[in-house]
Amino acid sequence: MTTPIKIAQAADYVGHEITLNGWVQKRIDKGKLQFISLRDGSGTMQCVVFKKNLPEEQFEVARHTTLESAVRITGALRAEPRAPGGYELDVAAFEEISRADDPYPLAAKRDGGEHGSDFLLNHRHLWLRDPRQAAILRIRATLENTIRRWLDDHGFVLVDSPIITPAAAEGTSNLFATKYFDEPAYLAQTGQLYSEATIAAFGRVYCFGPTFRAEKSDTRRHAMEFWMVEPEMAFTELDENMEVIEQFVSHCVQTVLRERAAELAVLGRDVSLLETAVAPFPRIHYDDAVKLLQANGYPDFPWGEDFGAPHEDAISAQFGKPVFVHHYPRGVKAFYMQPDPERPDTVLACDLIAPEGYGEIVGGSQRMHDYETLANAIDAHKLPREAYEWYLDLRKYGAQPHSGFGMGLERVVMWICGLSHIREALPWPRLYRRFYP
RNA sequence: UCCUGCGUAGCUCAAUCGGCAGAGCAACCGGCUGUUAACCGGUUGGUUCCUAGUUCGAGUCUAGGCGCAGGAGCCA
Repeated sequence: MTTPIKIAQAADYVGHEITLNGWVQKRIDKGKLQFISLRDGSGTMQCVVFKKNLPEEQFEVARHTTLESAVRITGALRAEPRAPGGYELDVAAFEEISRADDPYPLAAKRDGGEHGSDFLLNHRHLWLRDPRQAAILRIRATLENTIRRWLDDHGFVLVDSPIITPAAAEGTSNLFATKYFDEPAYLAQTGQLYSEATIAAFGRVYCFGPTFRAEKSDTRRHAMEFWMVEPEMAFTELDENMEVIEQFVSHCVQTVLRERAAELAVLGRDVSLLETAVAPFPRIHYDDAVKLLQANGYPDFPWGEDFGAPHEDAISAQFGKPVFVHHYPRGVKAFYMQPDPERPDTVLACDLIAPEGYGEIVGGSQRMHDYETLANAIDAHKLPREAYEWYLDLRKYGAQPHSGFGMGLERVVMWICGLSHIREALPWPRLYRRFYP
């Protein structure tokens, strides 16, 4: 045995004897010849086991090894055009480190069809080994890294916001309740209000972490625990907010396209549908969005209502790239959004709707910065004033027009990967009535 | 919470009018020195989601429950 290497480094070892540690992903038994596909996390290697090339008892172990057994294989590496990936290991020694029970629960495929989603989710701890799932999670990791790099490079400071919070931004019915010793507490559904405080220290900040919503939303677009990145910018109004959003989103998508082409190919994603996601994005006023809906299948859609999933799809279908809808009616948006002084029935808000029916991926707005306006809004929404004292306090000490937005990580992963359900966009999805394993 | 559909082998699904419980895949045994959705032969594998009812007889029909899926609603 030699020092183990990673499969991804194989090209540097052609002609040498190497050792690989990994898991048996596939085995084909041809009698005196065994093909074993070994997965080690960095790649897969076809290993060829000829009966005459290793001790009899090791050949028998190899011939009867089970799917997903952890094994150590030593042999000579050579280029082989017949092998997937172009390299192949001629096995000289085979050691079973841990034999996997059989049958492996996720082994059945091919003519029998795929597994159902219920079965797969109950075996999420094993399903994650699937090359398709691994590709999605690599794309997710690259996206998270790209998000941080872009914001860090554009003057944003990462300021982590708390997960345990004393009060709700929007009442408590859709929050997960817990205890902070003897006091009631809630899991955060946003870090935005805290970021509004720290912009006075840094000018531009962002938080990026898990958020929690106890909504009984049983749809393919909703998870109870999901990750959101929320940038916030001082001295920034709605138009500049949209400019930042479109630059940010374009960069994220194009970077993942460039850095994760292999994974997107594994997923069979049509990347031409993503290459068009380059700034600027079209912007339509809510008034015009309503007219657009009325002319495209929803003649009775009334001004003043929020869009449901079918309406978002109808709007995005008119554009080949993400589209902004801005100036929503005041009644459908959050209490802290700044009304448009020229159209007080609307707020300075913008949603970014992804193409292909992936729905809202970004929600942003300019925030109220006037003390009286905000205090009245809190009262009008019947929110407990005492819970927002610190938030109102910000309007006493150097208030200024400021804006920010939140981007749902999983929605973007779904869009980039072309997923039909959010359950594949998280490693451990927490869905309505499902949080195992 | 509502609407629709589904629940049969480890997995994906069949089972005609209410009449012997089936297939493919997986697993196991055997064969094969170029497979990569291998192939060929054989074997194993069942609380038909649960409870009650109708019937000579229920996977199939009825009622209730449980679970899952898709859609809607909810949703910064």
